[in-house]
Amino acid sequence: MKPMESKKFVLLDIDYITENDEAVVRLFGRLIGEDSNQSIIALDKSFKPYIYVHPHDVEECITDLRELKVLKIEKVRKKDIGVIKEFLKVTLKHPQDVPKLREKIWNLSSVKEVREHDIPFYRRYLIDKGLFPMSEVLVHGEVVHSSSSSVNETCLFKIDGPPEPLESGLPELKVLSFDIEACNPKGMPQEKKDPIIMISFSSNHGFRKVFSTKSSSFDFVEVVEDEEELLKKFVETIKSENPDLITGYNSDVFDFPYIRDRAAQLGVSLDLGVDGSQIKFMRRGFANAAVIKGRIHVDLYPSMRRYLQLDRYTLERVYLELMGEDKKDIPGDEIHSCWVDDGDKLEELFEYSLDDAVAVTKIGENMLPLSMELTRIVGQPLFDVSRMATGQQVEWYLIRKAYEYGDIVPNKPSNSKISGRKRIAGGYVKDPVKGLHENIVYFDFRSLYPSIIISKNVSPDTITDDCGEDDCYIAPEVGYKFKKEPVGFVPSVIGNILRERVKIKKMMTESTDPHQKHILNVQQEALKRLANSMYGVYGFIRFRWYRIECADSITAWGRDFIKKTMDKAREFGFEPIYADTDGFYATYKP
DNA sequence: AGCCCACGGGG
DNA sequence: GTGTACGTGGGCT
Repeated sequence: MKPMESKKFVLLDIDYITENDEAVVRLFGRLIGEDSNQSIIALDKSFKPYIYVHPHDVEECITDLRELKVLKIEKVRKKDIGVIKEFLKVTLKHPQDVPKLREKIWNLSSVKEVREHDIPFYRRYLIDKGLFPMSEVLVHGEVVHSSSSSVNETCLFKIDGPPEPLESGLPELKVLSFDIEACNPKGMPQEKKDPIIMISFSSNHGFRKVFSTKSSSFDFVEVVEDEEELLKKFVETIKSENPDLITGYNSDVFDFPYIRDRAAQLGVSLDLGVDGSQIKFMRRGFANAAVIKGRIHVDLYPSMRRYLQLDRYTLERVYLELMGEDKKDIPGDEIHSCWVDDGDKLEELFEYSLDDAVAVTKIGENMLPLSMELTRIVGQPLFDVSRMATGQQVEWYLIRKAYEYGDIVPNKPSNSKISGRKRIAGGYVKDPVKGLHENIVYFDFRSLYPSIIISKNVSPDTITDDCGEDDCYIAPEVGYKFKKEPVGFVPSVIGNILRERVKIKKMMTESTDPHQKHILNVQQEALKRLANSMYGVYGFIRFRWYRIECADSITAWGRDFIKKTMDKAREFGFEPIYADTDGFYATYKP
């Protein structure tokens, strides 16, 4: 028997593999302490997939389920939108058994409904174990020595017993940004025939380099023999820099797919994972995402679309917005002429290429702290969270909260259900008073919706027909009623977020360390964003907690509140000139 | 008005 | 991978 060891690490990513027909969860991390340069892959065989079954008849259902060779059947009581019901928790052998069996189970005459059947296994693990990516974890077990496939120093570790989540601040991670150039005399380069001509790197540790098949007088440029060599340098650099995060701009859709196609043509292996695995492409809706095991690939483009409100999201536009300065730019249709020029224009192209990689690093430095905080709050991997719409972030946060509260998660709506759902009516808009106004003040209501949800207890589990003004809040115009007690699921969750935010803001004012202040500011900002997008779950048609009555009631209270506030403002000498959902503008005329 | 399709980013 | 998920604006009918 080997002695039990403990390892502490920052949880970067998670997945599972199958060994002897059994699912093995893999936690990818960066070790903390004396061996902080080492990666760890911690393996947990003990977790099993499960679903909930809502039976018509419990005993009959148990008999039916036994026929299906499931691992375990337990009777459990769970709250379903405020109502306690008896469910059967059905444990299965392998995650893939869930899609295989759920329809069969659903079709049993003893079964009303199958629940929580579409929660990916690794997400289930994070939720049930109380683990948060981008936070520290302590595991016990033993080091496995057969790590033949690992490229860098990677510790393979077999977990014995439950992993322990630890309280920790934002980790400092190594981030490597990259950008590729390829060109075509007319239009976008075609991966079938147009080679990659340069690859640029920039890290948050000062590393800067451009590899190219042409030489330069710049010392940041390293010339290589041919494109095959260029791609090998790409792989080598990622291995030697050994980053926790790899960032690019539109790299899910352009850079990585292009590299993949060229590498396939030239026979270059893209074994970029910390476990030695090849880069993989995952279908995520209408776009693909490039996955590198154990390193988090963050494409900053989708994050920026959600983070900033702009007309366009080119790298140049985003850079200007965040840095307040123009970035060196060569229009796409001029890259070819620069490349064949071989003179000053080629030198300019090298500069531009490196500049793009550096810009990605800078944008990342600006954006990643917020994404990482959101990851720590939502509790799903940064890879996923950075590609989620805000509504999805809210949904996964609520799924975790539902687990903590002992609530069963609503099922995703079917396509037919979605098309039958009504979209939300907007907020109040007052047409602007035309003219040039002076002494303008803005009354900000952006946090209006979260506070309405809390103060009026607007939640799918509190809406009712059966009560009066004494024990219910009644929404103006629409007339929907919400029980004053008990506190609903969503109001309770938002309440906790806002209380946490107040706590952090207080710590912020008390802190004298500017760095600490900055970190706390990012934290409270992440909480604010989450709280403010929370109301969206009620009005977005494909969400689990969709409830149009809640959405309509919130906007009705909002309109009511804005109008009343505008009347009040008039009493104090303000003249409202324009209002939208988030607030109103007024001039002051004493 | 309602349907279908293309687009975003990247070079 | 307990997969397959956007929102919108323009042109056309």
